Amino acid sequence: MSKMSTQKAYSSGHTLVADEEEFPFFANVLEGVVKLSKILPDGRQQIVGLQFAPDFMGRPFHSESSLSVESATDTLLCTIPRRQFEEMLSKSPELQNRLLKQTLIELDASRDWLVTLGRKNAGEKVSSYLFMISQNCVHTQETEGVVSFDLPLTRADTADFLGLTIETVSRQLSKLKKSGTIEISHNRHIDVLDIEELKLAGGD
Amino acid sequence: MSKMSTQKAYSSGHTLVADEEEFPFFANVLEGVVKLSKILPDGRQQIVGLQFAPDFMGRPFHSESSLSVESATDTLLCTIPRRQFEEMLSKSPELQNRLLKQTLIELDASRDWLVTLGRKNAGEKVSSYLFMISQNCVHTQETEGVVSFDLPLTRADTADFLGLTIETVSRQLSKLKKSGTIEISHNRHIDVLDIEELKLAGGD
DNA sequence: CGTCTCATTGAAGGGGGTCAATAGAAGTGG
DNA sequence: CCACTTCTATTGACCCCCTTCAATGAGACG
Repeated sequence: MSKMSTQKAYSSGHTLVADEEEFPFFANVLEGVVKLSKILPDGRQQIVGLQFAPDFMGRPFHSESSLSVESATDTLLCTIPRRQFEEMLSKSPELQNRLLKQTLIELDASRDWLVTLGRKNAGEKVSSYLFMISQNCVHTQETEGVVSFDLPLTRADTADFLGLTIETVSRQLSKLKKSGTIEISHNRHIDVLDIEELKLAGGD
Repeated sequence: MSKMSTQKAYSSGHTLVADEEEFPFFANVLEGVVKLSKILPDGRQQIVGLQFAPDFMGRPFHSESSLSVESATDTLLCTIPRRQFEEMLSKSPELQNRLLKQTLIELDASRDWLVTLGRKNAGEKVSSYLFMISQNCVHTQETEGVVSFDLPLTRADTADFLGLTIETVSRQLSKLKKSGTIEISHNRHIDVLDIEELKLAGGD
């Protein structure tokens, strides 16, 4: 597999796959975070998935629904052309099994997020988001009970992920700051003073 | 496959798999609609998937996230015990391929629904729901441009599917009735007078 | 006919959206 | 180094959509 693959680096905000287009390649996310999003005709946007290192990324077979793929942060990918991957897939039941497992995990994650979007209020959404990032982000560190990490998304992307507006996201973050659950520095860096509190505030 | 499988009939509202439990079986939905739902500790509920005939249903391998499975209507299933299915799966790459494809379709559907829950208003949610049912329900009929079908869900389940309250669902249905887009009889039966209008009202 | 379940409709309130102003951080160029 | 711009985030004021609470309606069934 490694023979045919090539590493590629992208800066944040780069469009990897445009809407309506078929995935031209498959990839492992080696570094960074990639966002999958959907857009309505009038411009409303919803992020429907985040791929963290070392997630696998791609969409074999024909898909009815369209998706655009963008690097949320600076990103390093290990890519393999679509055709070659599908050829390997047809020859290796073991690879197919791994792909099935990954897809099932993404389906679970997507369904978990449906609950967040459908049934949680703004405060719970933001708390759930912070907690999820703390669990998935590679660079998360814990010292003396304080969990620290960088948010991979801008406020605008966070809003599009949570089905909120940037203003509401900002207000909820300020509320968490005032209540002493978190501290924020440089807009993106989060120190969670009480991770259990945060998990609880997420609602589940 | 048909040798080991057995048909089972359930009336609506029957719990097939309880929360936290692993799927004890795999099944084809032969008739009816099955709902997959998640529930928050305080009782808030979100339906995260609907399985129509002839969908395949099951969750191989260990899953972190929990799900409860219930028949939304009277249902006929063709079931096969978990262990036997997984044995077959390991021996048949072709079956695994079919399962992968089905899982990818469900992932697409789930992501499409994320947009509906995150970014659409009540009117668009209800219209999207009606349109989706009209496309998936086996018994949908069209005569002289009028598309007719029965809703598989109660108002309460519809609300849990759309992330709304029953009152809002009811009000939006009444609005569609008044605007002449649909007609409702016996609470569950829908005649869509203008399917294009309904699709448009769904937002995408 | 009474009861139970399910759905509709109305009135009032609140959570989050919208609009707008301000603040901060990061460049850019003189 | 400092004005100037630009991009991003915060904060406030107002408003509206949806929720909440409550009453009524409509079938189904004993």
